[in-house]
Amino acid sequence: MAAVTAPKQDRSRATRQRLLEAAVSCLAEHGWAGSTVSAVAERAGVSRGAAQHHFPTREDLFTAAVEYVAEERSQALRALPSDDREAAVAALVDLYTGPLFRAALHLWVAATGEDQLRARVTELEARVGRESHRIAVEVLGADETRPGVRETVQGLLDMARGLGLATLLTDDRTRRERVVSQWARLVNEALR
Amino acid sequence: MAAVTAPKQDRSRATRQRLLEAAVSCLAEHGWAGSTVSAVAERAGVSRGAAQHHFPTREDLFTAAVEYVAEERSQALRALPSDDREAAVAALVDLYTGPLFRAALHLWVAATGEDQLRARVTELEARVGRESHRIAVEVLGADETRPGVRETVQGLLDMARGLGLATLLTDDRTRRERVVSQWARLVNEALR
DNA sequence: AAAACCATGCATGCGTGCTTGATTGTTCTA
DNA sequence: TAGAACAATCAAGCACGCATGCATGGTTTT
Repeated sequence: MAAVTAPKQDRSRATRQRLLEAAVSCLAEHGWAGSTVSAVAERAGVSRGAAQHHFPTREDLFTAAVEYVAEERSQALRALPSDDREAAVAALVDLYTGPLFRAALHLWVAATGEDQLRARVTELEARVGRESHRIAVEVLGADETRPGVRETVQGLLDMARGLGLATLLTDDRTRRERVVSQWARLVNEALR
Repeated sequence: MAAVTAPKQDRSRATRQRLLEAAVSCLAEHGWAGSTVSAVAERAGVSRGAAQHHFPTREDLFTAAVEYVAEERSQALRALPSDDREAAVAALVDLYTGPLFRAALHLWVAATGEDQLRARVTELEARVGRESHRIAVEVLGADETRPGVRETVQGLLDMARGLGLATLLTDDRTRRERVVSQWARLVNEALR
C-alpha cells in the first residue's frame, strides 16, 4: 500500500509534492500525450520507480494531479482583488490564461476519453466552477437576487474560459485586453 | 506519391472522404489519443493499409482532417440565419456545441504538443476565426465603426467558445440557454 | 530490525511505419 | 473496340520504438 499510514516525515511528502507540481507543469507545456511518467519523474528530479511508489499507476498520478490542480485553483481564486470592478474582471480572466488553467484544460479534454478520469474531473470542476461563480459574484459586488445577474456573471466566466482556450496556441494579449476592457464595461452597466 | 494526378475516378475519393469523416467523428467521440488510425480505418469501413495509402503517416491524415474540419465549419457558418438577433446568437452558440467543434477542440489541444500540427491549426483557426467574426457582425447587424462594437462581438464569440468547452463533459443545456438568452439581451442593447 | 522509500532492469502491449501481394481502374495500341 | 501493359488502390503481415507495469535490490527513517 502506498499510504497505509500518513507519510510520517517530510522527505516523502516533498517528493510527492514535487511529482504533482512536475505533473502540472508537464501538462501545461507538453499536453496529455506528452506527459509521460518518465517525463514528470525526470522533471521532478526523481527516478521513475519513486513515482511508481507514490502513484502505482499513471492514472493514480493524474487523478491526484486533478485534485491538486483544483485545490491550487481554489486558492488562486481566493486571492482575487475586489476593489475595482475593471481590475477584478481583468484579474479573473488572468486566472484562465495561466499554467494552472492550461493544465486543467488538458486534463479536461483528456478526460473525455478516459472513463475513470471523467468522473473525478467533472466532479471537481463542478466544485471549482461553483466556487468561481461565488467569488466572482463577491468581487464584482453583484446582487444575485435581481433577475439576469446570475446569468450575466456566468456568461462572463464562460467568456474567460473561451479566452483562455484561445490563448492556448496564440497568446494574443492586446486583443484579449481590449475584449476584457469592453466586456468589463458591459458587465458594469448590467450590474448597475 | 498519393496525388501525382488528381484521382481520376471516384472510388478513391469516396474512401478518402469516408476516412476524413471517420477521423472527425473519431476525434469528437474518443479524443486525440483514442483516435488511432486503426480506429478511423475501421470506422470508415476500409483496411488500415488503405488509409495508409491515402495518408502515408498519421500526421498526414490529421493535418488533412484539420483542413476538412475548417472547411466544414466555414460552410456551417454561412448557413446562419440573420432575421432575429436572439435567434442568431443562439444559432451561433450552437455551432460551438456540435461534433464539428468537438473535433476542432481536440485538434486544437492536441496541436499544443505536436509541432507540425500547430502551424496548420493556428493558421486555419485564424482564418475560421476571422470568418466567424465577419459573419457574426453580419448576422447581428452590428456597426463596426462605432467604438467597442468590435470587441463586443469578439467577446460574444469567446463566450461561445467557453460554453462549447464547458459542454465537452457535461451537456448542461438549460444553463447554457439561460446564459445565451441573457447575453443576447445585453449584446442587443450594446449594439443599439 | 522493520518498514517505508527510492533506484534500476526486464517483460508485455500497442501503435506506427514499411513491405509485400492482390485487385481494380486507366490508358495506349493494334 | 479488344486487350494488354501499367498505374492506382486496397489488404495483410512484420519489425521497431515506446510507455506502462512489475519485480528485484539498495537506502533511509522510525
